[in-house]
Amino acid sequence: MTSITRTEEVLLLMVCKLGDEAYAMQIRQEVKSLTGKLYSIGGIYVPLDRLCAKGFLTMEDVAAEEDRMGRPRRRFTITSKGLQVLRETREMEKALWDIDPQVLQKIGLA
Amino acid sequence: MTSITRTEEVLLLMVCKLGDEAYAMQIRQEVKSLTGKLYSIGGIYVPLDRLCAKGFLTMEDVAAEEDRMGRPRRRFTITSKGLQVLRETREMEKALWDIDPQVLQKIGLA
DNA sequence: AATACTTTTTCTATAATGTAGAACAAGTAG
DNA sequence: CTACTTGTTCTACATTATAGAAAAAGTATT
Repeated sequence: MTSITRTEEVLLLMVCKLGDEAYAMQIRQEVKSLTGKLYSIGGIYVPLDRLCAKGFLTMEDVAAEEDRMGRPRRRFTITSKGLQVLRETREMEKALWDIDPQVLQKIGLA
Repeated sequence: MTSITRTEEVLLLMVCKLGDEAYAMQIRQEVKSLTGKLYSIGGIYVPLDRLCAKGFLTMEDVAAEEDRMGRPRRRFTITSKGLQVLRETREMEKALWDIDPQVLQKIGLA
């Protein structure tokens, strides 16, 4: 099983959630609102690029059709390989937390 | 909110699960069986040491009472700070995956 | 068309984390 | 005292995380 970091998990999931609105800046915003984590403006591209290099995402240029200012954006799409690794990661996570209730209580999650 | 990596999450959780059997080699074994990930013999200490440095774990020497061979072991215990960050991490994870069923289906987790 | 403005992307440098394996330490057994 | 067993410490290197400066590609304004 290929394994990914939490950062990668979060980003792949955000791309899934955003569907065809999965532009870098949107992703950055979504990560912020769901996890509290705020990437620097350019910083979000580093992990996104790596996910592309690994074949978990693809990028495509989207010419600005609307009267939107600024340079054209890139849209990200998850690949089937990306979907698979995300699913596996989630299943692993579930297994990890499928534990004795006493332990959950100890942590304060009972 | 302080945030931890998945590696850290897994290790903290294993220490919780193992209770007073949370020796490095036991932890290594447990990680292997729950996630499939196998640390090298010495490799497990690096993240454990870092968790200690961050105040999420403590270490204590345990003299070999039994007729066990080899050198004395170290037992790890999670601190209240460690419990807190683990709880927060878990809650964040839950929130992250509390998503539209359609997205879950897309991923193949419906 | 030239300049300013807006937005996003690219690039780069650095810090932090992950990982393997060799060397070392501290016991028990003979 | 020597061999054996088990666990720990140390170290080097690869990968990932993160911030921010610089550049690019558009629109608006004159």
